[in-house]
Amino acid sequence: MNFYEVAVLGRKIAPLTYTSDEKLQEGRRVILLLQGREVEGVVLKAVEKPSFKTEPVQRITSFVYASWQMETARFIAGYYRCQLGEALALFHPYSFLSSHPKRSDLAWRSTLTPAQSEAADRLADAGGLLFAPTGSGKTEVYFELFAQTLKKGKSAIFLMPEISLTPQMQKRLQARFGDLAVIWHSRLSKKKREETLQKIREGAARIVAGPRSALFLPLDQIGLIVVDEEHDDSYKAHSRPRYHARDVALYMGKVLGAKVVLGSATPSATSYARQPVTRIASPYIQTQKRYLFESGGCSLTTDMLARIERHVKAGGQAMIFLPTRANYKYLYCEGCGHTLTCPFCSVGMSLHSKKRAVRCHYCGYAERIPSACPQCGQVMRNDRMGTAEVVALLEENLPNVRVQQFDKDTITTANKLQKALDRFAKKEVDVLVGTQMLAKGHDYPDVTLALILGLDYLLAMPDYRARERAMSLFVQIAGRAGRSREAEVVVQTNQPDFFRDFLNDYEGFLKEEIADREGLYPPHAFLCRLLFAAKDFQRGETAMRRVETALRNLGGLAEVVGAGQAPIERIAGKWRFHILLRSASRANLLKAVAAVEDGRFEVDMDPVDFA
DNA sequence: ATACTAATATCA
DNA sequence: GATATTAGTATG
Repeated sequence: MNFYEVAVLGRKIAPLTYTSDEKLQEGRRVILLLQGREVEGVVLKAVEKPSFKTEPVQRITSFVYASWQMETARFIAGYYRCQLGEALALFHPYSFLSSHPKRSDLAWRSTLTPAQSEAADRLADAGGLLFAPTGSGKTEVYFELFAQTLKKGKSAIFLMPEISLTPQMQKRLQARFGDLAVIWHSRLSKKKREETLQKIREGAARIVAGPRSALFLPLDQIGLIVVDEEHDDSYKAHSRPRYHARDVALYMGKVLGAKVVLGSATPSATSYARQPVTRIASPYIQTQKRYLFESGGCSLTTDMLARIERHVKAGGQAMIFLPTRANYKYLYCEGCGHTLTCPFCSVGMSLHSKKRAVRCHYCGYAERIPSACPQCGQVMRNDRMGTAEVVALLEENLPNVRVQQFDKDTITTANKLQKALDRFAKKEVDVLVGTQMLAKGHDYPDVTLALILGLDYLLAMPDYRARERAMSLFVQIAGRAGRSREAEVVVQTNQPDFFRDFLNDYEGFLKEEIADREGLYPPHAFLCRLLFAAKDFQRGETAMRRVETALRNLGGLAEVVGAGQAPIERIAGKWRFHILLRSASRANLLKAVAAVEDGRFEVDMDPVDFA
């Protein structure tokens, strides 16, 4: 009889010991009986007969996790603090039953500018950061790298942020690489999903494009990982395991001996500081772009309305960005000052006029719009305009202008994204009004006006990356305008100098930003956030204080930057507390966390979200 | 994670 | 006092 330590897939439990008549290799997927139910497990290693009683493995499957997957899962479990079974559940294993790669000997022609060609050569050799402005042909460079990878008989992973599963990129990939390129994402239908996995396992698909889950597929001979828009926060998983796909890609590159290329027009300070940088300058003389700075919070002025009308009449299109969804973020009473808040969360209820409801954006709780202040009966007022309100204002004031809302509320499926972008491309829509979503890689030549509203709300976020995020967004949205025609960019901010200083110098911004963070924040230091949540306020706080004390008694492994209530004090009826930890040494930070970890709080390594 | 058990709050 | 809800614990 053989004894094996087995990780239970997707469960927050330590590996368990099972028996088997057959000899089992590391990585073999098996079916187990746990508390009388069938669960999936992955064999870790053979062990001596233990003192406790053991159950036999129920069944042995034809699936196996490759050593690179086991090693990467071990890294994720260790660094992002989860059980190995939870990390392994991210991966799709290889199958014994699939046949082996067939070679195809097509030729993939790229036509590159000298600058692109030089960049491709450098990146093919050393990997690293491709720092290239919008319009400089980053995608061409990626495609050249893919072609080189295929020619070597290897395969490639092409990561993009969630929303940028743009139909455009899919078309371009398939035009160039045909059936060798496939799209992968979690919302594929079950049938399509099986079909795609099959193609990957057979080696018929050798370029896989998709969001962070595309990292974990059973590709053969991975030689290259491209992380497009590497600065994008959607690479950070927001639920357990809270891994950062860009950083996991870098780790995988080492394990696999594969090149990792990170690309962005507005790279993260961290990547800029840590990666070898390859720059491409703007290829042509930039089209003339005029910047207008306006003071104010987040509002649509008559001047802005007139400007939109003028541009549309002249055959141009416009994009309007603002950082708020719904019609308004807050409803408050002018009489008594009461703000309508969610009964379960410490956040305002957003006003959704069309749905005739106020809704909490954290837990989803909704109510009918109150006709009067629930405290004193006086009339309620609105604050912090959102996308839906801008759409309503445009429809009211500029009835001839065709408007499309572009945010999480309206773009709920890949299909709707496709349709919205198609209509804009065909010029059946004149104006897109959206949130962060707008910033992500949609290229249209006729956008001659970009309005960036409420930028100061982003700057004011309690987050060390607030400036970086605001600046990146500013550059990305401004970059959508003037791709082939003269354009105007209107920016609403009370800190125009901050943005003006770096209008055409993102690298200058990064240098200053990195210098400002010296000794405090990444890339100079590593951060970890411990998050506590409890129905009972006192219990939550006590748990947090106990861990805080333990950390302070650890003696200098990591600095407690702060400990207290989270900025959003309550979500879904639970009181939230957090501790922010800092260390110049990644290893020491991990040691500190491991020393106090007790499963009662969430660990968020390299956090991007501080709410 | 999830099933199960102990502890505690809720209610006629 | 019985039952519903919540917190705590072990899983092989």
